Amino acid sequence: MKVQLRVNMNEALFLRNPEETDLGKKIIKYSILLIHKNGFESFTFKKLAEESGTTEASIYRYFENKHRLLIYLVTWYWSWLEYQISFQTNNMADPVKRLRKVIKLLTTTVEDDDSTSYVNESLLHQIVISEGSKSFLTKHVGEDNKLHFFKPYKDLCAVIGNMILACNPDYKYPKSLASTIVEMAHFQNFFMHNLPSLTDFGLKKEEAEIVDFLNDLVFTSLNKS
Amino acid sequence: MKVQLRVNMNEALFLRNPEETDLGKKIIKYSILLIHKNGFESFTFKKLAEESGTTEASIYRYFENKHRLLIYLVTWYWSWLEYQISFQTNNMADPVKRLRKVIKLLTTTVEDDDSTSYVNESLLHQIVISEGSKSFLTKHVGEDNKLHFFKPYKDLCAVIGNMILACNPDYKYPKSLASTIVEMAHFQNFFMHNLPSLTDFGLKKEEAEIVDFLNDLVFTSLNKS
DNA sequence: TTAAAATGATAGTAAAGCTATCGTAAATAA
DNA sequence: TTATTTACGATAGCTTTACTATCATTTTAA
Repeated sequence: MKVQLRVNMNEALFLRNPEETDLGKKIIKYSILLIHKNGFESFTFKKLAEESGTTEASIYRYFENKHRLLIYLVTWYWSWLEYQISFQTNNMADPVKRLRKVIKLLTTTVEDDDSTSYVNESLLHQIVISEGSKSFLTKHVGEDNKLHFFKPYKDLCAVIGNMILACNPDYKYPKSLASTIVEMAHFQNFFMHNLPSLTDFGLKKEEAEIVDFLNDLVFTSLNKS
Repeated sequence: MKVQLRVNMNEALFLRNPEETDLGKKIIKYSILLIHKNGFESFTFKKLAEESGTTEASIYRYFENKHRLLIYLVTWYWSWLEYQISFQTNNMADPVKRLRKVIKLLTTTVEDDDSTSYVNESLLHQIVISEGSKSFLTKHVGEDNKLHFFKPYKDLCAVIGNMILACNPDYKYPKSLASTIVEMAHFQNFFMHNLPSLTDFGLKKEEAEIVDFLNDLVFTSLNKS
């Protein structure tokens, strides 16, 4: 059985839906490759056009600017991850086990998923680590938020926040702890690889250590009487 | 008694030391005002030149590019904050009280400090919240790190990591917890003001609540038997 | 006071970040 | 089928950004 996974994206993010055309899928595919390779700062629509065998003008027919495209990629990832979480924690009765699973999914390198042909989730995961924060750390975060660009991120955090409450209904900061887990799953990964003295994982550089740290952080907070 | 505070900056960050000339101080002063007002993305040396009554060319004599200037500002802040911490926790015997003080200093809005005339610490604090991560979230973080640009940040985290060990010598993740505290002091602040559903502080929007959250997070982790 | 250093004034270049137009091919509707 | 949208490619052009270079003038230091 082959199932095709399709992520429902906010229509305000694009001018023309990239999922619906070959060119659109190429734009997504090569934007992931290019941003992963050279970083978001040096990424331009001109380079993307060359790489994907089209013209700058054509890309502007899909996305207003490169920042919108970044938000598109990042929120695609959050939506996809929330789906992965709901799929993989389905039928898990124990809320603690569910939360442990979530921490592992957030932290661990994802394998490329064949059910989404033009998106390389593994590269996208690394992009979200390095560039994800830039999607909201702007002066126009308020307007972008009004357009609901960050809904997938907020939804994911809300899901995690509810799992936290399922573990301990009396815990006072479920939302803040949820966003802390998500951000730290990525920041500790970035630090481990680039500024290792900011972590305790400089020697082995294994994601499993980040998982241990986050598990310790979260469950000591939730288990106190 | 009036003391002038001077932060020792990494010489590789600038071409000409901005602390040593009137123009240099103006560049720092107005770059803080401009970045705070319009954000780092729309900040240019041309606008800065107009604002500070000089020319683009003159600013390029001080800083290679705007990213170096951002790192200058952010690391200046980290150095200043580490000094504030050492000053304000001096003579505190109880390591728990010291760490609480640090969390408060990290999280709470700073007042403008008269002993550094051309730097508005309060505005700079907000810049570090919104733009600070961009100083290292780049493709050239490795080279920048080799030039020791992030030493003040690492030093600060190391100090906090040692305070964590002073509270509990057996705690396994002092460095990661330190960087988590620092990052979350800022991210929870940004979220509270811009994406409040990611926090538990959306109603009152008070920094004191972030302090409570971080204290809870840190000290339950450190107090477990 | 004289030389050196810092700044201002001005010019210029390549690239980034767009917008506009036109022709054609392919998809779609009448 | 024919007519007509629609999508895309090709090309041009415009403003801003991110620099570099040159030379005159002012300030500072020896």
